[in-house]
Amino acid sequence: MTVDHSYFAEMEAKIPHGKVRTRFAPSPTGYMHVGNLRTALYTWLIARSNDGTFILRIEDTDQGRLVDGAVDVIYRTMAECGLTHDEGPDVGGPVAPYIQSQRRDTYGRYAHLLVEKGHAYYCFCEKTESEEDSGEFGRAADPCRNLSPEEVQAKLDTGMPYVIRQKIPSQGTTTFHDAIFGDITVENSTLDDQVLLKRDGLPTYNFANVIDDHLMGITHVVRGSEYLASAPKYNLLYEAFGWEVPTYVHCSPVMRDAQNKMSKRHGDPSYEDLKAEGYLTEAILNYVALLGWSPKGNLAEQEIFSLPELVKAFDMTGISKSPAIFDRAKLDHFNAVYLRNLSPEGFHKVALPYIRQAVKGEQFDTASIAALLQARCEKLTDIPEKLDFFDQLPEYDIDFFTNKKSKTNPDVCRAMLQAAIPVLETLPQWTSESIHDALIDLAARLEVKNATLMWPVRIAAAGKLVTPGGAVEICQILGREETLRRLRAGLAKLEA
RNA sequence: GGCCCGUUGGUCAAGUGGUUAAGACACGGCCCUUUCACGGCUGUAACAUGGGUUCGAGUCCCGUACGGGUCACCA
Repeated sequence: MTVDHSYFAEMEAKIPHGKVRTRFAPSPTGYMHVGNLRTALYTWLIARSNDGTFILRIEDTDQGRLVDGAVDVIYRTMAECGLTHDEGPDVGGPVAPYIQSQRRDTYGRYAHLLVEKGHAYYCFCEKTESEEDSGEFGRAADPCRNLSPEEVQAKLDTGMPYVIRQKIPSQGTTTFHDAIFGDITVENSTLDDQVLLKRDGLPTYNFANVIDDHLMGITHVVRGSEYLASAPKYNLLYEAFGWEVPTYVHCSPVMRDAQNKMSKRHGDPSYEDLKAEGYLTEAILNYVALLGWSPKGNLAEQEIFSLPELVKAFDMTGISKSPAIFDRAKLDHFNAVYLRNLSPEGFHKVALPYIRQAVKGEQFDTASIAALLQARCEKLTDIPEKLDFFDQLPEYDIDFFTNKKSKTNPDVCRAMLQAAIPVLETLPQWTSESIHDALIDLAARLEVKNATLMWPVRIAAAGKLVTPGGAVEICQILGREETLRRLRAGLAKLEA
């Protein structure tokens, strides 16, 4: 197998230098889980906060795991979140292609280059777990490591299938530096001669990563801490090629509980699932950003960050070493904050589909309903249940009329409704102000607390103990006719 | 099991040898009030553990426990 050196010079010449370049490199599984999203965010943030370049690369070297439409999920999620990339399969760039399955030739050439350099070797062994019980690692046991060039050539000539393995030094230690975890030193004897090029000619994840990260000029490699253990082998690979090692940024996992990572298998939500559950993109991003990262200095107490604010505040040294548990209650809180920060029109717009799930009646003003809802829901999916009394008055218990704080009971409520109905019947206008003023005035004349009057009106109008908004708002939205119908029905119930 | 990593309230976390050990969520109480919520105030609650080093340790060192990762021709 001959090696064409002009190819490498050509590839090297294309590598951009001088700017921060990061990459998000998902493998297309059709599912963007929360941990993935966080890695993408941090990676993007490192690029943007350093005026750098953000690259999207698709790692599809496992032909057995391809999923239709999976790449689209990635594009869609990234775009929705505003994590735009400067180079990628869809937009091109100076070091294209950005899909690993289209770079097969490159990996093969570099693997053979490494063989030529003496840092890798052909292995003709069967695909087995032979190392398993030897107690030793493949390297020591692997007879192919010490094959003479003639023996190798002879086997190659017969067309025997092979893999290419990295030749790890048997002595000494390797120290690897990580921006989050610091220096990690391991004995080379604990490292095995990992496969670089598979029997099918495609590279392993580890090898493809090193080649691509180098060839694409990546300066900061951000990835999950599950790769920490294999990281020292990367250093050896970079050294073998004589390349500069990029900055590694390993992130601890996002957990579903103290023991388990978030996973599709456990039914943990993806970004798209969370959207469907009524969370706002901005809230999800903000929450996820803070799951495993915290701002420094005078920003240490700030929790609400827009994406541009994150770009300003982000500093990878604030990334935490320990795993973080995904907490729904806190996400709910962030979502509630973002919902409240929306303009009334903005909230009305996002809430409308959910309002319409419960309120079919065209006579009700959805903007008014939205105004009541805005401070009262954490997720959009909370909405329909809160509005189920508009279209139809629910059956309710007479006990609802009893409330200690408002000093009400069925007898009191009967009197209140008897007094309120004629007042509302004769109101010249049906506005929040007029209803409010009339009822407050009535309460004063009756010499009762406002609450004593408002309580039965609200209960009779809604038939629910808890409503979005008070008696006045509900009556206003219901309209005079419907309000009076319900109040009379409540009175009848109390008189029965 | 070997190797690697981690460990501050229930959760997210600040903290880089000297603090009454922040803040947020959740939870409890109070206030506001037309219910619930919002808002305001307030309370309960933490440095895994044992040894060092030091005048002084959540912060540094060693051990232990617990948890995680990894040990694929998967990524």
